[in-house]
Amino acid sequence: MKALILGNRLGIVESKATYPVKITSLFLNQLFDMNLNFSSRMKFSFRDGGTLRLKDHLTHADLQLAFILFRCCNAYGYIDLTNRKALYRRLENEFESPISEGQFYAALEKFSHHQLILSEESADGDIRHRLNYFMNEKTNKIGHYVLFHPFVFTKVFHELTLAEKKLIISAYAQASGSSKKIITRNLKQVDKTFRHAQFSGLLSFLHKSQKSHISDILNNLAQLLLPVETKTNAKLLDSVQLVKGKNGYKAELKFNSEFLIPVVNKDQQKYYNPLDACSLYPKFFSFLKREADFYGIGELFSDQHLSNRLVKRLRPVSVRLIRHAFHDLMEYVKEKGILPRNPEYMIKHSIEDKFNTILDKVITKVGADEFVRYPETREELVKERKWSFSQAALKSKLGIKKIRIRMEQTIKSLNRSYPVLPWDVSDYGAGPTTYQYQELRKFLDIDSIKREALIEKVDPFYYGDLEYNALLAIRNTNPKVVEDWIRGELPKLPRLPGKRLLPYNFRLENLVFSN
DNA sequence: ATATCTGCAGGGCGTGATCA
DNA sequence: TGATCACGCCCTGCAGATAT
Repeated sequence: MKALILGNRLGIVESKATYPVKITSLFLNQLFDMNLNFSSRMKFSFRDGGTLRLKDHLTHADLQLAFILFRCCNAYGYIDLTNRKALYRRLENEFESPISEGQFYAALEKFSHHQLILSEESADGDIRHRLNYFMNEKTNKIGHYVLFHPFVFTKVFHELTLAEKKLIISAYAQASGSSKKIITRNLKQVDKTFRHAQFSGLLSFLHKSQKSHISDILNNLAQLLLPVETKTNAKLLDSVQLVKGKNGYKAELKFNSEFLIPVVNKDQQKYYNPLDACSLYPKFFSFLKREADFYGIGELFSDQHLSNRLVKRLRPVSVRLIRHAFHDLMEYVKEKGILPRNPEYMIKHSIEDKFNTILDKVITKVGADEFVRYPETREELVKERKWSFSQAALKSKLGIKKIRIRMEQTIKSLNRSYPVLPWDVSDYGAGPTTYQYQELRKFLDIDSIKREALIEKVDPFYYGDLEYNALLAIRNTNPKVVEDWIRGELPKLPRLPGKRLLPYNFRLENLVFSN
């Protein structure tokens, strides 16, 4: 592992090492190929009338951007661009001489134009960004890659000319970590078949018109000293020369093996360092810290890993609920003198509890109880329906206000499409053709009992239970006692004003939280 | 109101042309 | 072929616009 402390912000402020960075060869190929159409001099701008920039021109900014993109993507090449500034802050951390912010945005835009960065919509509707030419589609692993020594982040490297940088990067990638290779590049490509810009001859690749220009570059590179280890410089190249071959002049470069990193390496994670939630949402993160401090639980955010999880989890949660959870934590700390072992778990629960309490009130207020619990009437099952509804509400990530508005609208339209119809005698108990009815009628005045239930608007579901129990009882009990029992139970049963002809598979959450 | 993003001026580099 | 030059775009730093 070649990780060294550089004069970048990572090194100076945090005393942290800068690691090598992985880049796929294919990506580099395409990056350099953006020059292929250079002569067209096509321009782009951020907005109509804005500053024009060359679309097919590779710049210093592009190179820094490429390195930082590969640093901040995950193992599948996905990169979070919800806050591009966060990516720029990382660039400022890793490079000794970072490019300016304006150039950074311009380079990003250019990468999108060239489809080096792809944006795709995921199943949940979020836009995600992915580095193109990253995965090997067949193996579903990262494609052939090169580990770039951290010298690419140094000031010395940054101050080289563009042509010098391009040559180093291209040749270094070709060496691919193997120290024995001597890289040779013709000045002119005699073979006319299509070549990627990198291999189209050095004169064309480096935008030079004369052999002497190339030899100037090579002479400079021959002297080039870069840090191999922390505070130790060495020559980047063992040898550089311009020699005459049978196809004209060619450049030969051999890298100092101390700068090369073999591709077999175990510390994979060190090369990727994706942007974390705290840096993507710095504003929200500082809000959380402020609130936590206010409640005397600022310690909650002393751990980087937990901070990231909390930022992610709490982002869609309303301020009111966050404060409630922090308040609960404060009470806990007051009592036990210490934060719970798993504060995230406690926060989650206290938010869900509070959310459900508020949601229950809203349900009652907008008159949605009967729809939430539909089609269940028994207490345990109604509980399940309520739980399922509140899960859907949580998952929707809507604020309580929005939920309330949506519910009011939905209830309104439900009342129009499914008006309350009065109960009919036939809704109560078993019908006249059934065995149950025939049996009961032999012993009791069942018709008069049904009429009584109808007048009282008893919930027929519960009446049904009553009638069934009467049928069982009548076989070994005095009918008179059974009849008195029924009449006595009737007033205790729940009432329902009427029936709605809702389909049996009706679920309120599907209406309120769809799309 | 603050953070993020884009425009602008002028110096200097990158590109490719001219001249010997 | 090599030395030098000219044009225009990149680059920085800051101002101003736009988004949250």
